Amino acid sequence: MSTILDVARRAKVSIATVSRVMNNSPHKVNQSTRERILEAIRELDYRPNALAKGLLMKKTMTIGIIIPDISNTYYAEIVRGIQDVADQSGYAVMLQNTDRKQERIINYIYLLREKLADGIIFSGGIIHGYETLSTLKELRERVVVIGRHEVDFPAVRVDNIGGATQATQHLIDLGHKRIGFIGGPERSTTAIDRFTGCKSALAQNSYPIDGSLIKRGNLTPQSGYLAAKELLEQSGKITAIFAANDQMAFGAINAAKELGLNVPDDLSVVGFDNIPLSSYFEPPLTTVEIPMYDVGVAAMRMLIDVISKKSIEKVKFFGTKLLIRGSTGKNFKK
Amino acid sequence: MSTILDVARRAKVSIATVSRVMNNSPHKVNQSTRERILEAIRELDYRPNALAKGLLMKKTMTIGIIIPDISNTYYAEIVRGIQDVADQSGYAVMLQNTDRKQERIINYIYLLREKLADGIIFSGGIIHGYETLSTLKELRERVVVIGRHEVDFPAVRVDNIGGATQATQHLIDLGHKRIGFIGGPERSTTAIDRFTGCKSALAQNSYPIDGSLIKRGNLTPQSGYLAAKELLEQSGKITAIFAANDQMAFGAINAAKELGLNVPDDLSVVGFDNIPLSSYFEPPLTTVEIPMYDVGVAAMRMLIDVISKKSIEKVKFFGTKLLIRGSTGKNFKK
DNA sequence: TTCCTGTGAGGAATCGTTTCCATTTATCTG
DNA sequence: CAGATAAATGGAAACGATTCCTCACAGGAA
Repeated sequence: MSTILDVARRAKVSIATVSRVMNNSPHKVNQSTRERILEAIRELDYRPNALAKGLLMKKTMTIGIIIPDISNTYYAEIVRGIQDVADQSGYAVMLQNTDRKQERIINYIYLLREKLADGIIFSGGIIHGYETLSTLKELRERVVVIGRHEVDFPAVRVDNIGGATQATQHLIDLGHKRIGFIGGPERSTTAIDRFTGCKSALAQNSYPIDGSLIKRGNLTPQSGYLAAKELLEQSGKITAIFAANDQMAFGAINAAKELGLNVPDDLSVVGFDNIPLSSYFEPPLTTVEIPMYDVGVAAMRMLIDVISKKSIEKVKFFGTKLLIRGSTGKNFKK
Repeated sequence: MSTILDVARRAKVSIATVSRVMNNSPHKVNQSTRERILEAIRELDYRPNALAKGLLMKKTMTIGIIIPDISNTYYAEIVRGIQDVADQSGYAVMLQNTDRKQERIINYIYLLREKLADGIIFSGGIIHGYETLSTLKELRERVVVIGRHEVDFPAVRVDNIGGATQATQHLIDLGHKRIGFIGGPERSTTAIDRFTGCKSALAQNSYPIDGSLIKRGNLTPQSGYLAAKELLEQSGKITAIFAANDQMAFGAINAAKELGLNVPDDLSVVGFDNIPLSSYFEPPLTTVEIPMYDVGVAAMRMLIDVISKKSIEKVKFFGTKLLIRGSTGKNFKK
């Protein structure tokens, strides 16, 4: 790997002049000198060392995204939105997958704090514990979070509560009396909000909140399958299930089929997220759509503002939309 | 952010001594001095600047993964495998999503070349064009590729040809005479290999290779749907489809349903990859399983060897396994 | 007392950049 | 022709770490 010194020697100038050409600085450089330098750069395939530059400038033009689960397609569109904006603005993007492991979250935050990144977009909803929190606080000037968190940072939020309320109301409107709920991880604020929205709709319609109708999964199809099986096998038949994400909804539908139930005739199922495969399922899944791409775009725009210390809106809020497809239907029982 | 100098001043020692404590070097440091320094480090929440360290040491303990499409769950397990090994070995992982854009691929390779990463795992199968290639060649000492490429680098490969042969043979064994094939992007070596495997099985059984039975998609369900529609609507009915990945297979199944065909009674469909949702589909998808997690583990292990210049095996090969589920059945027609 | 050895600590070079300031040379003005 | 101004370039500091080399000092041996 050649350095700026190699280029300078080959072009018979000082490194200062090479640097001026590289960054086409306002400083004047003689046209012929410039060409000689450009020639040398080309010949050596010179690229400035980002570490040296970053060390001096305290800016790496790199931002980090921390996501909890790379296999959840839910996050894919967020990343796309972020990346498209980042590309336009000259930022490179590092993606860190935590698998929801606290230890990894901390590691990555430190990694990014140690100046490898100018800013961080933190998604996933779980921030807690002393260490994570204090570190992030110090980073106030270069973090944007997606979702609701303990910390009050610039944030992009999604109306999970409203979406869940709508989804539940949809089931109620269809005449379902006993509705099962499959929630997500205990400490995920997203999952908590979806549960809150569900309860809120039930309350508004004077439905009782029955603990036996509430199960928890870890967002995988498998966990949805298991939770639905429990719900469906216990006494007091239910006719509808609202799952906190699409994957679990798919699992739930499978459990129903296995028990000989028809979806939607015997059991209505609603998911959340509208992942790309949702409409390809049998039956196509009724779910709540989130504008994930836009969320990503907004988060990155906000981060750029934060980094450049522009005045910013502290919170950007996105609504959701209920997509009614084939997995829900009227309750004919009783 | 405090620096090593801040720590040195607070502990009233030189930066050299602080550094010795930080890296617990073999050099002797008096116990009381050490404690004074540790105390200062704690109080200031000092963390060494990774850029400065990297600049000097020419090692960042960071590796990059370049993947073509973050929304393809196919890659999720690879990343998991890589990350688990990396974590154990003290490496941090940066994930770069290219969306198959040549420009991004080049950018990321440069980014990583500029020393932000000690090594790169390149997956996705498309490497071509002068610029990409020459850059990578220079990086020979710190790149491992996943899949087959133009360049001869240390590689982890998957038997796509064999898997595709098996899948096609399975359809032939079921008595299908006219088998449609939905391939992937033109320049993806993975997609090419799967096509090769398909053709090979056809040839072995003396089946003609009919251009009208071959369509191409871009790996999304939507593209599989469109391709299948074309296949099914043209004259000369087919009774089976082999799609180059699961997502397209899902799309194909949808197209069949829409045309009033039953899967598997009227049409058998085989996918490739066995993504997590495959078994939850209706009908559960017959597909080819790839040990993606193991591929990731192998790639990272190989990269560590490459970086440390250990002698390494140049290629590690993984087999595939046909999983027969509900989407394929005997051909009863004719 | 003198010399030697070992322990513990500090000084300074180094990595590859950017940029401030100084310097050289040429050109212009009066 | 002297002095001022402008254009083009170079020198050197700085960023924050690691590590080689040097040095001070205490204690033991002769």
